[in-house]
Amino acid sequence: MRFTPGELECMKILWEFGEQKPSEIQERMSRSLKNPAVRSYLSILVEKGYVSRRKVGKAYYYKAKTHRDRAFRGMMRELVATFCGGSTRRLMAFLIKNENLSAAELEELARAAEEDPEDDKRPKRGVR
Amino acid sequence: MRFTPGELECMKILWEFGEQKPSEIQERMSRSLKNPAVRSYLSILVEKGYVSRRKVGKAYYYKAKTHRDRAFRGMMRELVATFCGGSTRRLMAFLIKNENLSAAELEELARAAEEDPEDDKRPKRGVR
DNA sequence: CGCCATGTGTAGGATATTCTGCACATGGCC
DNA sequence: GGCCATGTGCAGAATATCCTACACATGGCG
Repeated sequence: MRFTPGELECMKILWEFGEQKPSEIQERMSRSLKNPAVRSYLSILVEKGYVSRRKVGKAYYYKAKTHRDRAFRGMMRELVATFCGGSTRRLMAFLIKNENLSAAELEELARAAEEDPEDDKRPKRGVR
Repeated sequence: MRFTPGELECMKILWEFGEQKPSEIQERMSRSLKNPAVRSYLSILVEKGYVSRRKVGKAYYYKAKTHRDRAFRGMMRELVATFCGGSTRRLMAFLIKNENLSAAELEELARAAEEDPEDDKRPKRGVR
């Protein structure tokens, strides 16, 4: 699970806005790019298996096949392996220190996690 | 703060083992590479400003200029921006849920963070 | 001094990544 | 049917990344 900067930007847009055609993605790009540039990224993503596409009318519509949180976990794991000896708990300890979180705040975060108020469309634990 | 895979591996080795010459780094690489390949990475890292070098005897010794934790924070920030809307707290909530941590475990982590038992050589908060 | 192990410098090739230009195709509308 | 806005397909250029081969330089040691 490895993305180049251009690929990652496409994935971000696909994750955020769902199925789209190249011209729509192009408009949402932070940089100003020609249409074929965007299609080049998308083709590679399809080739790598992270994105699927289907023909609707004249155009191809692209959709993220890899789930956002799955990609996130993969990239986190890589980072944690590099910097925290592979231990997510060490990462947590680092973040707690770095954010200077109090026990009360942690408790609140834990509650927030429990209630799952995020806008992630991730299925509940265990469900698939 | 962006590293290619080859560059990142050099940085990891420099962070872990300190100042070294290319042949030493070469030996510690996971892949088997020729000496000039390693030097190529190092030259780029020097050019990018992440690594310094000095001549000792006949050889150049390379040293990470960018602190490990600084790089870590930078890469975390990028990841958090992509996946958690820039909120580290949302990241924390995600991790708590993902790791399925209890309040007691969180408290323990907070204590661990307080005691600073990590082998990170990061200066204390505020010190610079 | 003269050998030689160890490093450096330089050249360059293979592939990946990023991005543009342009010709052609097609679906929708009149 | 015929126009045309919108998309696709293809060619390919520029740069970055990754990696090798080989010649030359030099410090240390006998």
